[in-house]
Amino acid sequence: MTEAETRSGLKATGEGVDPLRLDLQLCFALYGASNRVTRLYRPLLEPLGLTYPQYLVMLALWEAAPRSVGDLGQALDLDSGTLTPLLKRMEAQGMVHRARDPRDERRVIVSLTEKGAELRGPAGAVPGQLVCRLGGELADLAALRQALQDLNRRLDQAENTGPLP
Amino acid sequence: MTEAETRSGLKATGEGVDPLRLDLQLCFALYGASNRVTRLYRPLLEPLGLTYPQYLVMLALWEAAPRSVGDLGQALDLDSGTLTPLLKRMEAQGMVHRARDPRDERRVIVSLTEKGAELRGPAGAVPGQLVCRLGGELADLAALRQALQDLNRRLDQAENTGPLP
DNA sequence: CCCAATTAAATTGTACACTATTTTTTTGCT
DNA sequence: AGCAAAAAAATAGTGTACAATTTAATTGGG
Repeated sequence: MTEAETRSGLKATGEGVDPLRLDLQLCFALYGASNRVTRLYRPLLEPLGLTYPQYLVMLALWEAAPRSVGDLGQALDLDSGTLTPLLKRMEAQGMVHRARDPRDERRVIVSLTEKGAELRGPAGAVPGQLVCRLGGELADLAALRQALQDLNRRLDQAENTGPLP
Repeated sequence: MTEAETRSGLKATGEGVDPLRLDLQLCFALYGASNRVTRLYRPLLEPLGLTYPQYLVMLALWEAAPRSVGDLGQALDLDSGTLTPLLKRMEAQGMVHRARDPRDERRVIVSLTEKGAELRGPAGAVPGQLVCRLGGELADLAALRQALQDLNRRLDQAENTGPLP
């Protein structure tokens, strides 16, 4: 019997653990971790003029630019309803440029401005600063990342499988 | 040398792995997992008339109610700026009731309505439905949850430690 | 007892996320 | 060629998150 089961006393009575307990929900641990990490990044990104989702867009663009809105959406798992206004704000800040693809006028190509490209230098220090504040073993963090990437693969499958019975 | 290092070719040249690679970011894996899980819950919670954050509020209230807005905020790691409008919407849906504490008029006490309390029955099936769609070993999911809870504890410390050098 | 400091929610304003719909362009098929 | 279907962004509308400020109530020291 686990500590949680001892506290709830449910297993002892044969009813099993309450499936709705907040501290047993993987989803809640994920939700809280994501919110906390975003909060922790905020003060590090503010000097760069980026929000956390904007920082992710920049990571994607520093790896490959120019690229289309749809391509960015696939890389970041975000749709145009999220990306379009976000990219407009980034364009207003002078980080990126947006233009229709002359080869296919449906597409919008996002490219880095000089300012956006130059931001890569100072941004290189951000991951280190975060790990420094977080502490702990690098190997543990890498293992957790791997486990989450595996989960993401399964979540993508579940999303496309649709409702079973 | 890892596969990623082979692809980037950076370690071979003595520069180390690019710290800004999107697929090496723990934060991005977390962000994506949280978004995906919320999307997966949506169709399961819609028949109950709940959004995902509202479902978390209900989990907290089914464990202990009535309780104050601040107490809910501590349990869920959310502030009044998020909770106040969310609770107002839930009150409009007839799920909860809000009232000033007569003992301390600064506080607002949130309690379950009959409708809200009765929702616990059908909600009991939700975690099982989700795990069913997700597949995989229960023990693996529990281990991941534990790792995330450990991370959350470290993130809470980092948040309160403030900026080191 | 009184008032400055503290505490608890609410409010204000900005920025995501996502569903559903719309607009524009391109493809494919006949 | 001509047009229906598909594809890609943009738009519209709802619901979070959060920092910063405001409002109202309580506390504690002098």
